Amino acid sequence: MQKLLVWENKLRDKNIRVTSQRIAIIEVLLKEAIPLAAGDIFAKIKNRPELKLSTVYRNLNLLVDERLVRKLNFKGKGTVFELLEDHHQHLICLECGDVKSIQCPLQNYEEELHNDTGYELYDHNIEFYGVCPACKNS
Amino acid sequence: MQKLLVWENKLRDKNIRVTSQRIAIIEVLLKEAIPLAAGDIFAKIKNRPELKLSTVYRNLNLLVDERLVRKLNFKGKGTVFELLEDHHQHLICLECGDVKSIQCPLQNYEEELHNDTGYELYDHNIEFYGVCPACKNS
DNA sequence: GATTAAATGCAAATCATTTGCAGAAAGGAT
DNA sequence: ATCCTTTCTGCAAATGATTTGCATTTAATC
Repeated sequence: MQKLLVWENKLRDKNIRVTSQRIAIIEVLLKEAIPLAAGDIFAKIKNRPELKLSTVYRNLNLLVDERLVRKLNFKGKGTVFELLEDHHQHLICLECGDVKSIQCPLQNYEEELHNDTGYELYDHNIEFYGVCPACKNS
Repeated sequence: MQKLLVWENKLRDKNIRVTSQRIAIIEVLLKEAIPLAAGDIFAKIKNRPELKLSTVYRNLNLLVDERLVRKLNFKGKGTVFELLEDHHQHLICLECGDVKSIQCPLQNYEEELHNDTGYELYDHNIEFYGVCPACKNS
């Protein structure tokens, strides 16, 4: 099944209407496959001059609330959004801004943290900052 | 030695002038000992009506650039700042907003990540989100 | 105390994000 | 297909956080 159809069904499952604006936003996030700022998503939606930035924001917020999208904040990039698919983390190059998805090194750590603190754990987020091999050689 | 004097020396070491405004900001961060928003720091500076919010921002940015302060972004709290002392991470209660400092579970992981990706690692940041024991019982 | 570069006060500007409201569109029922 | 209700969007304006320009003040050095 096409990825886009999977996402349309995710919306229906949550009783969120499948509007052409929502589809346009999800299409951009699917196609780019890296975390994007609201303004970047807006800029990448072509041929839809009536689709407003406020609609992009409203939908991103809705999707975040419904746990379909993850909202992140990277040093140097500000607030970005990505579709929530597998659980992974990010490695960001401080020179060129490249964002790499990496496997989460703390898959089983929440239980330990729960035992230590009594907190009921829901989620965690990790950012690694460094310089990529390409930028290092220049 | 008083903590504040240590911080004055850190400023001098970096050739940053020791102004009363800087001291006021650092005092608040020392006293509260949790990450604070710029506006919160500003609000907690008493008896200094001439000290402006823009000065707080300017100094926080300077201290971040000089790696004396860490700038963070917590779900539900927006941008916050803390003095950079030991390396630690945070556990945030999504109900009451309480922020707990915890030992970093990835002290030795950067080398592995370097070997896997070729990135030169500089820093990492982890946020854990959950519900604290007090909030769970209510 | 005089000198100079850096820092601050102040007000205004900028930028990202949110909001109110009237019209448009989606999904369910007929 | 049409009607109905609720949700969503366009639009413009408001908000809130953060930054900036410029004249004045101040810290550090001599």
